[in-house]
Amino acid sequence: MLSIKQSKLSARAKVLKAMAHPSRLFIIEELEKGERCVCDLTEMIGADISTVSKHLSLLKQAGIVIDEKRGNQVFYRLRVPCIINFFGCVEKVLEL
Amino acid sequence: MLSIKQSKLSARAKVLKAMAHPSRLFIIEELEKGERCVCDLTEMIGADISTVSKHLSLLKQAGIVIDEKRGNQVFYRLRVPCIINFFGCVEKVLEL
DNA sequence: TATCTATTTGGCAATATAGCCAAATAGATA
DNA sequence: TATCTATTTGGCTATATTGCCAAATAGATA
Repeated sequence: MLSIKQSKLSARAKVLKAMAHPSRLFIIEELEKGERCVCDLTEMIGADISTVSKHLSLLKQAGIVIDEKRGNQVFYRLRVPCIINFFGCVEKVLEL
Repeated sequence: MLSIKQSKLSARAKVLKAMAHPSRLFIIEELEKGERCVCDLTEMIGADISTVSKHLSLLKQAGIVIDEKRGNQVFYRLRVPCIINFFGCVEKVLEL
């Protein structure tokens, strides 16, 4: 009852928390266009590769992205492709 | 160019961050039904009233809610009423 | 005015997050 | 095999967040 509601809210909060960082939002937007390797994302973001790797593993942990190793590169892509609609409401908050 | 993109991402991240907490998601869901005073929300959440008040001021700061004082109570309501749709995508992340 | 209720604010301790460097791991290639 | 590239992990420090208590503020009422 209350605890079911509570755990649902916690689960949602975790997803939002995982998204709530500029670099991670950038990654999500970039992955909307298609899969990207860590090195490409790192170059675009301009942070240390270890930092980007940790952002990616956090997104993976949250169920937002999945990874696939090919050769010595790891490619990430979105696990759920509905992020574009997702931001209509966030934008409304920012516009008013 | 890059900095415009960057500041847009930061703005979005702030909104998401403000939402990314179970109690604050509960508040948002509750306010979808209509305005609520701090004392009612506090009772429903079961935390200290100062804690709830801080959650509310954080949501206000983020532009998600607005407040109105009437008598000695303060009523909060959503500033943007599109939160219901907002979670379709989050749910997808959680379902798969 | 004194006091009661509702709310906010300040301050603190515990915990979580961010980002860097260095080291470890893994696949590719000389 | 030795080495190069790509990535992850461990560890550290700085900073941010959370939630409580106590105190301050403000309106309502005795």
